[in-house]
Amino acid sequence: MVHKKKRTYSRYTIEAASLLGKHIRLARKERGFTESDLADRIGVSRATLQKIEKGELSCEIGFFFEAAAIVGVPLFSISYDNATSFLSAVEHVNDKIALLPKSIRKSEKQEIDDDF
Amino acid sequence: MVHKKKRTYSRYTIEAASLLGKHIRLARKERGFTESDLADRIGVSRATLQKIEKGELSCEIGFFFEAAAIVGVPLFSISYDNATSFLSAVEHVNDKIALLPKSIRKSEKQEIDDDF
DNA sequence: CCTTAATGATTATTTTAATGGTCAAACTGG
DNA sequence: CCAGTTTGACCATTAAAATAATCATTAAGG
Repeated sequence: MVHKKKRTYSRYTIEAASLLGKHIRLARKERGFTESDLADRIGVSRATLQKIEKGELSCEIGFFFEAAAIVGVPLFSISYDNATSFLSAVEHVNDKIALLPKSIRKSEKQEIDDDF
Repeated sequence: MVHKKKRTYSRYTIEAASLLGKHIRLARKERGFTESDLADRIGVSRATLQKIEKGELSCEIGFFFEAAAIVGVPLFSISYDNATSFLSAVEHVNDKIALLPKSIRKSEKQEIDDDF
């Protein structure tokens, strides 16, 4: 142990990842997959899957999302067989981005409402 | 260029991360943050923030979630100021996990419904 | 316009995550 | 109760991401 970890995360971030990890763990057990089963399906080591299920923030988001996809945990309320609905959502966001300036200049502070 | 990347991801995973990245980008612009502004707030380099907004799956999930938290993109339909509601969600999942066997044995195949 | 800031992209280096292996403990199903 | 599987945890090594720096291009906005 030469160095410790230093990065900090907000409570919101910590809890969100924890919840996602727990959902993956629950869904894995419901499907009757062992850790090794799911890790193989995702294409990661069992050690990495254990980190995912613990909600460790240092893991790649691709591993989390792939795990969710395989065991059937919906992301953003979109089910696996409905992946195309992501496309229209992305387009909608793109349209909104297109209305905004391409580069943001620092002059006046802005307070714009969100409607995510 | 010695090695190329090899890992593959499902379309669902790719689209989900893309959508999240776009939402972060939109929200950043709405708040009037430059890339450098937000990168500093998250505690990452600008290059990494650019990857996040592109939805690159190799980025740490903690960076994505922290970015979302800072610009106000809700995760799992839970708003930033309501982070405690993650706790009850986690507890609920824990309760369901507790009802399942602690280790999964491979004998009969199981087809269990989900109610995420 | 025209200056200057913001963005997009790339590269060498540093830092860190992922891996594979191992071992003990816990648990399941027979 | 017992054998054999699953899980939890750890470590040294390897692979990959993050960084800082740079530079060209774009576009605000005075």
